[in-house]
This record gives sequence, structure tokens and C-alpha cells, in this order.
Amino acid sequence: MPELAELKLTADYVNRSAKGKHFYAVQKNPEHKGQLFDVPFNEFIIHTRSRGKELILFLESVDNQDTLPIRMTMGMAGHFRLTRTGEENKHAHLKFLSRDGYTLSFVDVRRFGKWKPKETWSSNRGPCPMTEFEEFKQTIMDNLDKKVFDKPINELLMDQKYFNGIGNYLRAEILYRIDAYPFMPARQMIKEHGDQLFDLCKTMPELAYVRGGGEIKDWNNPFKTENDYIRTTGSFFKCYAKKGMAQLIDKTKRRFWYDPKWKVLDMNQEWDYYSGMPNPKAYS
DNA sequence: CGTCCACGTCTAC
DNA sequence: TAGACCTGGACGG
Repeated sequence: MPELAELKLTADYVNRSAKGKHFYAVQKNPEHKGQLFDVPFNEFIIHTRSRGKELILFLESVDNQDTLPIRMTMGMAGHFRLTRTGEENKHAHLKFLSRDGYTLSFVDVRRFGKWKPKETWSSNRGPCPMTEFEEFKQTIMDNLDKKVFDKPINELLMDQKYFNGIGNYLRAEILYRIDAYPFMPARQMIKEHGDQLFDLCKTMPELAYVRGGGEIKDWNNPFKTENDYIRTTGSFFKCYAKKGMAQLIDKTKRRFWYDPKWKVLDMNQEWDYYSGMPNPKAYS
């Protein structure tokens, strides 16, 4: 999915696709459980912004100043596609029809993506590490005494309240680049390697963004040019799903990829005898 | 055919 | 802290 970089690429795609178009209708696939809503305008334009793993579509009336925001998340596979009207993808669940015969569709095979009209950014998600870097750092520093920072850093990185936009591949790529035990308590990691950790929470999504979404299977940056391929030779991924890396299923049932030098050999031991570091289980 | 796996949340015991 | 929510691709028999 869409993690931070893909959300930003999705926003770029929507802005570019909708540019100059006037839309007049919204349709929902009845299969989808999402809310059907009316757009109270005869004609509207669409623009969008992303923040972490959220995106807001702004439907703006052509006739007056009214705007209807739609808050969205992309789930595991959601994205937008512009097609000729009538040629929409089988899994297009929310469609905006334009006067010149095109449809901007929200396509989502697994239907984990969601939308909610009249809503803007969720209060339970923190600032975007890429576009609101100072606020992102400050929010964490202001809350460092909270109990949630006792959790191992590899688990806390998935917490959208503090790391909005970081997902399963980004946490692996971020922690792989820090020479420290990836299961240590988050507070300790932030105290000892905070500057590097914060920087990586910004630069890894930036790198994935310029490389067109981390080159993840099923996600292709529609704007990628031949020059981008040349400029970005080599995979973005050094750790996630790479042969030779260590992996384990974490407490939340997600697969965590990490440097085998920190390999946990016995999940039942409080201290890992190979790395000499505390076993992640000791913190769960 | 079957089982496992996937870039993420949600909510119900 | 299990499951629930979904489809489809990879791979095994």
C-alpha cells in the first residue's frame, strides 16, 4: 500500500488527473459498504492533499465557494485511476464523472480503503513526518513519558498517532539503517538515536516517493519516466522482504524484517544469547 | 484443488 | 489480543 510515499503519489495523480476537469456526479459501487453521499453542487472541481496515510479529496463547487471534503484511507491496495467513462476498473468503488467523458475512480481490490464525507484530518493521527517534520518530532518529544513508548521501537513505528504514514515496509527500511537493536524500547531508541530515527522517518518516504512508491508490487507510479528508471537504478528495498534478512511475526501479526545481526534465536528467552540484547518478548 | 501471503486498520470478547 | 474485513497471486499436491 500505500504507505506515506504512495499516498503522496496518489494525491499527485488525482491533482493531475482532475486538472481542468469539471465533474458533475458521484457513483458508488453497491458492493462496497462505504457511505453513498450526494455532492450538493451542479458542477465541481477536485483537488486533494495527503498527510501520512490519509488523503482528503476537496470537491469544490464551480458556482460558489462551497467545498465538500472527503477523508480517505487507501487500505492495502487502494489507488485512483482516470479512465474513459464506461471503461472503469472492475474494482472501482467510488467514481467521479467528468463533463468531458472521463471517470476518476477509487480502485481498491480488497475494499479495506475507506471514505468519509465532511471530514478532514483525523485527530487520532499525528503530523506527517515528511510534510510536517517539526511538528512530527515535537509531538513525540512532548509525549515521551507516556507508557506507549515502553513498547519495542519496531512496534511503535506502526502507531499512526505518532508515526502517521509509516507502515510495514518503511519501519523495516528505517530500522535497518540504524545501527541499534530494533526491538529496544522506543523511548530508549529515541533518546539514543532520535535524530537519526526522525530523519529516516522523513528521508525514507522521500526516497520511496522519488522512486515511484518503493517499487512495490502492484503499485506503479503512473508518472515515472525513463529518466526516473535510469536515475534510480537498484531497488529501494535493502531489508523488507529481502533474501538473507531476518524476519518474525510481531505481536500484531505483521511480519517484521530486520538485520540478521540482531537475530532473535529463542523467543522464549528474556535475553537473546546471540545478540546479547533483550528479547522483544520481554517487552510485550 | 488447497494453503499461505500481501504496502492496514477496526471492533468485539 | 484474536478475529474480521476482502481479493487474488504464488506455490504445493
